[in-house]
Amino acid sequence: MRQIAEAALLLVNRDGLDGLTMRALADAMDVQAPVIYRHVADKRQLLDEMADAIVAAVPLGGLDDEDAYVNLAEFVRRLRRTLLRYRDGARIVGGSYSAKHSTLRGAETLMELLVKAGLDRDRALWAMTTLISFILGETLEQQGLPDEPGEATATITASLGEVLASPDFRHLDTELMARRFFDFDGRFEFGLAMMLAGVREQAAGTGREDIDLS
Amino acid sequence: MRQIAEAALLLVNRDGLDGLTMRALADAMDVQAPVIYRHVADKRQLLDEMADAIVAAVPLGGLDDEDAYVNLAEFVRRLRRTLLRYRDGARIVGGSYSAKHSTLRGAETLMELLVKAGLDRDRALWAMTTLISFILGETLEQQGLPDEPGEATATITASLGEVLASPDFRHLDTELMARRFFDFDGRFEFGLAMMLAGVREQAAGTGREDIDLS
DNA sequence: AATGTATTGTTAACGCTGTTAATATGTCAA
DNA sequence: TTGACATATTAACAGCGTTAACAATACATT
Repeated sequence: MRQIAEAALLLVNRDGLDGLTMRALADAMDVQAPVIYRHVADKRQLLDEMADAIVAAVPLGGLDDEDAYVNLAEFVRRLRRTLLRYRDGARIVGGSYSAKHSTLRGAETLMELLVKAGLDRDRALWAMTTLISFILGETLEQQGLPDEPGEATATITASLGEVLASPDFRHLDTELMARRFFDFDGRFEFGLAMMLAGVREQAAGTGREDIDLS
Repeated sequence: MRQIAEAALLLVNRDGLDGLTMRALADAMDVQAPVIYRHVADKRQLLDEMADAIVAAVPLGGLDDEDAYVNLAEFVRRLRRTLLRYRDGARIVGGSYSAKHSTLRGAETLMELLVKAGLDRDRALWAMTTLISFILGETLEQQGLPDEPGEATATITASLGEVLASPDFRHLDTELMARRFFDFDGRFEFGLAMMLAGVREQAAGTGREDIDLS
């Protein structure tokens, strides 16, 4: 089962998620397609296993800085980096609604970091879903683009230009889009800073006193 | 073209996005499948048009409160509510990478609200993508659940229970999940508050150069 | 060593999908 | 009436996930 998921992830890394068909996977494993159904109920289950395998690859070590927010930010970055290392990783993980072991272990770690950052468990759970929506959304958009970023920048901003040329658009223009929209690392760090500000505010509302609010 | 997209949205509201096939759509329009290809290049283009039609349904009026953050929050809520009104709305909008007119008009509005909230355009763009990732992610998860929420709560938390029973999980348990995870309105308002805190911090920091993201 | 059982493989096929080619039908201008 | 053009239809293709029916292999027990 896990071997099949690993083989599937390899295939996806080569051909993309749309290239993952049961027949292609069987081919890559030097076997006929129906054999897969001996170990996997259906494709959904296979994708769920792949999703959990990806999340299992997020490193959990370290994260013991004295500043809880440093650890929190580090873990969020690790999750993103892991998703980015797998082609279509965000689509695979985001498309899975099963909660297997590694996924829950990751969630537990994130909860722990949020509690250490000053949230009670109720708030930590909601902060977690907010963070995960953010991480998945940003990674999804980044991975949805063609392989070479330069190409995407050119094509997309060109087609945008026709619409944005209208004087109705006073805050959006192609120059801004080309310069900032495709800077995914920048976008992510900015969004992360926003989320951490939100966590800090919620932590302050909880009534802890060891958080510097200056 | 737009009529076809409207018919497709009606069909999706009845049968879900997975029930949207070219043949089923043709049936609903009392016509044979190939006719659709006279007006639409392929299914991707149809989905793009549907996505834009959904975003076009977001009301833009009002939003003139004296407090910029009230308007910002109101617009974000309207976007969510509109996505929720269409079955699988988040999947349709999130899966579309074309930027048609209504989508850009919505983005322009959001940019304007963020600038009024105190961000420069560079930061407003990144705050916008962060907000949209959050909205789409939360709505996607909500709409991905079965129709009757009670059923989902029971089934999912039950299967979670087996794993979460382990003493390794000190911050997650089924009681917490059942009580908070499926409260999507609560989740959204909490996340929104987090995001607004982030916007406020960024607005206060505008003009400063010492924002350390590392 | 021989036999029975469970596992792992194969081939063929079903119903469904998006999409295209070839062809017919209808609508309106000259 | 005749032509031209848009719109409809039927038939079919390749590919998808999946299942049924059957063959080969591995392995524990007698």
